[in-house]
Amino acid sequence: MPRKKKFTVEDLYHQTHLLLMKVGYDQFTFSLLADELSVSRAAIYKYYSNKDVLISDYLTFEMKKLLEEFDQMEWSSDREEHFNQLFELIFNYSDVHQLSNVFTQKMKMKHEKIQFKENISKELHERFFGHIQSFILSCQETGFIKKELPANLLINMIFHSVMINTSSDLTQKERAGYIREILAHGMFQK
Amino acid sequence: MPRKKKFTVEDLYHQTHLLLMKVGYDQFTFSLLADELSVSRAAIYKYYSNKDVLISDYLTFEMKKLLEEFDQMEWSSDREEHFNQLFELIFNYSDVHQLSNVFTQKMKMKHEKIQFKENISKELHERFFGHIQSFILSCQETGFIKKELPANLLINMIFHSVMINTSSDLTQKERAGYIREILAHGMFQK
DNA sequence: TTTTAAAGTGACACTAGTGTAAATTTAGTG
DNA sequence: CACTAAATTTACACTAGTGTCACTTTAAAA
Repeated sequence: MPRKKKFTVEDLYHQTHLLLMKVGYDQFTFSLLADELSVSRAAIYKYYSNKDVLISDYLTFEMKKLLEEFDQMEWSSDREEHFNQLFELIFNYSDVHQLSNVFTQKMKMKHEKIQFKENISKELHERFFGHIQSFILSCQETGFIKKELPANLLINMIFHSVMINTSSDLTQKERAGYIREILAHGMFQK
Repeated sequence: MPRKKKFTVEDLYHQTHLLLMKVGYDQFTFSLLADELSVSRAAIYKYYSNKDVLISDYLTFEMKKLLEEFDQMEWSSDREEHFNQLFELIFNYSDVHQLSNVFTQKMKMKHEKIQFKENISKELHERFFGHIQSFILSCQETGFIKKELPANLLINMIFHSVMINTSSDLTQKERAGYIREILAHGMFQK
């Protein structure tokens, strides 16, 4: 009986990602999204009542993927290699972290005016955060990472660093390698 | 003859700063700004034809202050102390760097549609960038900073790091100290 | 006190996004 | 082939920001 759908949830999520990265949260509109999907704006409203619900769903979807990868990871017994694995995982999802950060901040601001429903992607983000925190704390206990540095700050440094987008001619991998080196051992010669 | 002004350029710049930090570029409007200044929206249009011109002027003003401080700085002969001074200077203007970054990016995007006049604050930002670059390169020549790290990347790491705003209970100074320590010597125990 | 010109305001037309409801299209069913 | 119901579109009313212009206010000069 029903008519064929013109776009899938995957299409929607994919274009949501591209559009968010391109224009940012504030300029993200259903009009632009509809254009990308070659569909009318109202069609999207049939699935999502507004952009916040859509973005929240999209980010939840991505964070779940990330957490699955995280849980299934076979961690190296070597501490530095373990750190590298962790860093690479974060790096591969840097877009999602960035989007999630911005979105959470925007929701906080709206909260003051509108009582908005809890943000699930934020919770997932924090769960991931917790995983990493315990790793860092254990590293500090065994003296592998400097004890005086606050774990929260370390995590924030890592998350921020992976968002750096230099316009230079480095490949993603090269850049990741250099950043990891700085975070781990610093920019000064020993 | 003339009537007393209800607000000064300083008021305008100050509220521009506060509002930009509070709501961000996209949600920055003359209506909100006018409210803060207890003045009508149209009054601001007498001085600035749109928000881009205002923000550009404000950032130019800030960057000029920064460059002056930079030029008048008495640099320590100790390399690490020199680095610390540089870091502190950047840190003290972290808001401005952040705002300048966002603004430049937004202008780039608009450029595609509207042919926009050159962005002076961007030029100043890049001049400051150049100053730092030469310091880093000289440090690399003398082997004080690791030679293999691209200078551009180092600068970007520093600029990004100063923007980190952890919600923890650290003071600005403490946070700056820890971040500097990580960038300089890394988070791992030697 | 009158005049003047800068400073500030109110109102208008325009643009763009939001959310909704009625109308239309379409793939499969009987 | 007509019917059905989901999928989609069109049209509308509403909200909010933008830039402009005629008009009003006001501090000081004459």
